[in-house]
Amino acid sequence: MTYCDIKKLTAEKREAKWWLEQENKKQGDRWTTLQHNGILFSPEYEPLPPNIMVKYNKKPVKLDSKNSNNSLNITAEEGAVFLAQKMEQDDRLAEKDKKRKKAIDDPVFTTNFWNDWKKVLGPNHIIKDLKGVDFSPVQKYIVERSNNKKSAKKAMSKEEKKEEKEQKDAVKDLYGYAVIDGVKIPIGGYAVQPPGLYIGHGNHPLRGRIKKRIQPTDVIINVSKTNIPKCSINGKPCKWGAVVEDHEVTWIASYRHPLTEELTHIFLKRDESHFVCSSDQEKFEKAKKLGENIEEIRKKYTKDLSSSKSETRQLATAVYLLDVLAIRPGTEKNEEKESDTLGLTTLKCSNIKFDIGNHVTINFSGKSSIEFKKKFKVSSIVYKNLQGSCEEKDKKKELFPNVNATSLNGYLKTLLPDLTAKNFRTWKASSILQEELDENIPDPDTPTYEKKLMYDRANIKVALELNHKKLGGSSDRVEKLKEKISEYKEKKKNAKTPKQKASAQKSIDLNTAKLEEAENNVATSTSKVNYISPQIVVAWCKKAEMPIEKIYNKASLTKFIWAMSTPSTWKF
DNA sequence: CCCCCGACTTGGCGCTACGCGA
DNA sequence: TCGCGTAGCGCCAAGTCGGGGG
Repeated sequence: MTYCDIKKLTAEKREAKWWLEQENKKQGDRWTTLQHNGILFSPEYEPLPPNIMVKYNKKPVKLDSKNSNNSLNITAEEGAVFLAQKMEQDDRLAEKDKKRKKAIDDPVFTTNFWNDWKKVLGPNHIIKDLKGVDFSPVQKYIVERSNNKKSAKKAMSKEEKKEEKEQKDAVKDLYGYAVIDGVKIPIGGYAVQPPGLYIGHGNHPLRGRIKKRIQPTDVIINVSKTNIPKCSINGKPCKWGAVVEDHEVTWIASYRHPLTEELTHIFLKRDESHFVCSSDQEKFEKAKKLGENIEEIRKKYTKDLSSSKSETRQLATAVYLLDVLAIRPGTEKNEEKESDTLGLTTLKCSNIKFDIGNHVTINFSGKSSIEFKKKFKVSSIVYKNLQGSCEEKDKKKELFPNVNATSLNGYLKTLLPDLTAKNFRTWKASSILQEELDENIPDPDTPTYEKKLMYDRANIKVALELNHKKLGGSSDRVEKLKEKISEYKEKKKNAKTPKQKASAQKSIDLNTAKLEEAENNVATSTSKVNYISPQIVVAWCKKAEMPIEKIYNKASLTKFIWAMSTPSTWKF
């Protein structure tokens, strides 16, 4: 039973132990008792067969496959396997997308890799540079190994499959759950990150570096101290780095990311955690409140657009853009350790172009290096303010020099209590969906797939607004879909029965929607899961007599269980 | 007061299990 | 029943934002 289920229990069932625990909780505490069995460490390295070797200057070299006693806790051979795996993945993906860049051709990637691998090889190793190393025997071997594994799995008997599943389930039973205030809740990803290469998004400065193997001593466990889990690594006992009992946080374990040194946490599974459920609920309530107050907020910042104080003017102009574009706020970044991506408060003058008729074009590389580009019209006062910031031809100059994430959020709080910049994205997404669905309330006896299409189209609009894009090339997919559509159109023409005709039409409709998504390179899942209030969807489904399971998968149905009783008349 | 960092949400990608059409 | 395409899931990176410490 999850928290969300418990919330649904009626008042007379409140004698449950869980409720007692909740009432006895101190202010700020997230839990009273927390039990779990610790976390799972990466398995030891499995050496390659003795005859599998890299070549250095055309001569085979057997790399050490046993000694991992170095700063990265990996063997020399393991490092070679990491790169060979990456090369294999690149080769495979390059077949689909010819333009795709390979890591091995990227000097930053290879230099980063070499500098780390050198540490593992040691100072007196025969291998003196990466250029002379031929990884292809290792690459070839790992492909064979993976193919063998696949066919072995196919050939497995029913009993063997069952046994394998039981073994997996046993590990999951041990590590996959935490018991919080007496309620069993799944843990999301209970294994520490295995050692490997750091890839990153876009042109990350650390790409190609080796992430070391995490050891038990690197890990902090958060748990009720009366029930400290045993530390075990590959069947051997070990010692946790530390054990804490912090009632104010929801994580089970934490450790430093081996390269960025950021804390990495092991949390509860997001779809089933009651902490996530209730913060989600709050998030959408806040977004709704923003919508209810938007006119008043607009009035306030419009007045500030012509403030005599430059800082206030900048803040108001930034909020105007936030209101129109719903872009991310943008936080300061460390250029040596992070990609140089931007957000609203970190935009430079080089990211804006002034066109005639109060039109501006904003163009920048956002989260995960995804391009944002939009041309739109602004009010003349906003146009003047933006131009004012960029009068001098210095392109490196910031668009809002006196605004940062903190001051922006500070200003937003003067417009509406608790308002933050990212609330605008949630509000915009949800209100667009509400509007779209309001215009598309199907007759209950419309075919289900048509109702689904109405939802999907609205969802695509939201994803476009939030700039949720797929990075990979989609031209292949677009062509295929176009072909398919004309095929079905032909079929429809030649249909003999009305049933055949309807079935062809259905395929046309479905593939047209897919085409729309592919042509725009748009990804809908993020907005569906994080930005669109499920209450809107539930209300619409009830009105349209549309089964909600056609829209949400099992995980989302669990995460949004709190919204399922929303009445059909509900409005965002 | 400011900036750094802890905790949590958001986000795209690749793999795989599964469902559907031929 | 078989092969194929894709939804969904897990992985891990990359954001936001407030609070704590200097």
